[in-house]
Amino acid sequence: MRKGDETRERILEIAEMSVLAKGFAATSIEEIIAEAGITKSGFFYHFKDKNELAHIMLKRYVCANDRVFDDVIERGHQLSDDPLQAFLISLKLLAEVMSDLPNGHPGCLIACICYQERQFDREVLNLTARSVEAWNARFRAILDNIALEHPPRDPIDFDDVADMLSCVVDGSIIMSKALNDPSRIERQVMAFRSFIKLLFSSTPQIRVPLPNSTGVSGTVN
Amino acid sequence: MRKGDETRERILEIAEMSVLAKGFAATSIEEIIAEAGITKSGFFYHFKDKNELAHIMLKRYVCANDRVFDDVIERGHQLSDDPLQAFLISLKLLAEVMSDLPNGHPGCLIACICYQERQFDREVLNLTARSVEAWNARFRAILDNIALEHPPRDPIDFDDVADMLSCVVDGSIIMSKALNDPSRIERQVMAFRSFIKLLFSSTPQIRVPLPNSTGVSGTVN
DNA sequence: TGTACATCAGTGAACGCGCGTTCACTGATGTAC
DNA sequence: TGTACATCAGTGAACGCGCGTTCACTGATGTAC
Repeated sequence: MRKGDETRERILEIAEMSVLAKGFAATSIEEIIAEAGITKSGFFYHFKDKNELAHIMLKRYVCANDRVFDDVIERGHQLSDDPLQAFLISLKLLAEVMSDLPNGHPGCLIACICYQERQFDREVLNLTARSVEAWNARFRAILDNIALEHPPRDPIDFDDVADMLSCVVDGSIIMSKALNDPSRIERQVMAFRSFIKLLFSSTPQIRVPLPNSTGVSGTVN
Repeated sequence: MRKGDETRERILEIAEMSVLAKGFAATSIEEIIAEAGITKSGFFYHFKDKNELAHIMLKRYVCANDRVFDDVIERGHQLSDDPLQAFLISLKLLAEVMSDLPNGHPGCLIACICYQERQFDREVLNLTARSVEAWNARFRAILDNIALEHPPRDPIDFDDVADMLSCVVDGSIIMSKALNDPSRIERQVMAFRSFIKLLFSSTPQIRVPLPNSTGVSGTVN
């Protein structure tokens, strides 16, 4: 890693935090460089304009987010061969990831951009759309897989169930910000998990083992 | 209604649309007055500064939103004496309200403010928090009422189920914006309705009558 | 009914500040021969 | 090993534009007597 890459990464991190807290227009370059400890020209050495900052910031965010989802889903599969159990474990892990953030969840950049869409060009808006579609498709595939072994108890469209995970996460991030209570996100992910349990579990009140009882807990990495 | 009230209302409406589409900082007074057809001084006759515009805009939004929820809940109760049936009807009506908006849902001002919190003063942030709390408490009361007659099939905390409605609505508004597909909101409200059905219905696969079969349909006002 | 005054709903011009962007320049490090 | 040149990672000063805000003023309507 070159010296410039480190500065660039610092700018992107500061910018993301600021955009999530104040919005894109209210995030001034002046403020970013003050926190990054460089001059304004230093900023324009790394990014040709504010728009390019938005592009690169978003790509970076989508990658990081994909890694989080990849990680919890993969760990779910490592801990159970049953697709339903694996997904329930993944959701529990996702809830833990959300609650482990020290200062609460900083926010979803996709959601943030959607509420300021008129400020961004088509390339940025396309990237947000494609990233949401990719997540939805991935969750949908997991549900299809579960249904092969566990017939659903309600004729609901799986596309809607898949969408619901993103909706619950994005919505609970907003609620956690509105009420200044980070725990709402974790609890909502667990509520969605209850929905999945109810939808696919074959007997009423079945005891689905929690990850805790399989050796997975909050202390696991 | 005085002449000034009409202008004031027009300013607020234009401002709300603009804030939901571009964010607060990117919404210039210049642009608002151009659309409203008055001069800048005319704006400052109605609002002492941009901050006061935010306050009044938010109060107006919260009132309008409360009326929508009041309305669907009341109409649900008019159509069934059973609290579960009444709530399922209300959710169906809410889904219809969401899908009847001509240009898609313009967005939730609470969510919008949460993603630009650093731009607003404590009074605005307190109002957003109190309004979210009020909605959650109201849904929670409905669930308690349902549980008196329909024991839940999962020991999930009702606070979380109540929160989930707002989360699903806010999250699906974001998704509808990201994918430019207004129907996502309606479908997510109906997915939440499936969750409520699964949670409280006593026999598996019970046929809960849709509002359609009680004479309520998309053509009803 | 007329007159005086007050309030309403704005207009028009000017202000200063901060913002994004540009441009010429620079010291440190890397590479070719 | 020394020298020349190129690239990297910035600095510093200046720019003009748009924004929120202020201020003195105004025509129309309402109200008191």
